[in-house]
Amino acid sequence: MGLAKTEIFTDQQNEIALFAKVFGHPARVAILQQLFKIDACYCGDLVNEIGLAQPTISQHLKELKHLGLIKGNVEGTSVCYCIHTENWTAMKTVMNEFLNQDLTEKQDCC
Amino acid sequence: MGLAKTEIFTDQQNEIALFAKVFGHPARVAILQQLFKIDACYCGDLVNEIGLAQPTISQHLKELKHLGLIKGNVEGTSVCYCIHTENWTAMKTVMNEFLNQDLTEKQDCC
DNA sequence: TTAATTCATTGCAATATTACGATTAAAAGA
DNA sequence: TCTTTTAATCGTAATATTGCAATGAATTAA
Repeated sequence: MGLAKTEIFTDQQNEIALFAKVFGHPARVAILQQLFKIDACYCGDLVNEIGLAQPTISQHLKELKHLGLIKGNVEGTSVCYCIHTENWTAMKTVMNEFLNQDLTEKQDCC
Repeated sequence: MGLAKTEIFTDQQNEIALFAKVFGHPARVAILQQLFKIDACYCGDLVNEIGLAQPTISQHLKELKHLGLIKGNVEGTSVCYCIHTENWTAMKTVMNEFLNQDLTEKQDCC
């Protein structure tokens, strides 16, 4: 089907999955790392830095922007991207809660 | 293409993406949460709990196992699954390093 | 105005993912 | 042995993702 049955899961589970999904491609990981490293970054810089075609980078940027993790600011013919710090922090809270779950019992069935 | 160009990224970037990808589906999130909640869990229990068909759950379990995040132990005709705590901890280190990046400068281009 | 620059969008081909019915494999129970 | 139970695997349909060439839109430079 290729289509996740999101309606049978909780909002929290779907939210975790959506955030994780956007990190599930190395190009988007690389873009984010670059935005953290450089305080602001033009689209063209990312194309040069990462080595994928411009439309491909543009598409990845669109997905990151759609989730609110980055912001883009038009400056003439260029677009300057940066991390959306408030939303990044909110995302971290959600993901940390999931990643830092504790085992209720010191299980080891295996 | 549907195929990521992993060769142009660092091992670290690819590793982050692989972990994130497996969390990028709510069924796998739900499975992991259940395994944390219950100290051990049979495949059939997960099928009942989550509400996807048995082959679908089995497929998701396979992906989680392939990344080493869970272990499975055959007990008669059943299979008992649990979190692979050591590998989970190692994964957390990798993901936390990515999620907890700090901005080098108090950027705000936007 | 015209040309150049920068980036978004469109359209498409190749591949991956999701879901599940049908089947198989292995063990337990009758 | 035969049947039941449990879960993995196979096969396949529907959909999503990735990547890029071609194009378009907006701004700046000449």
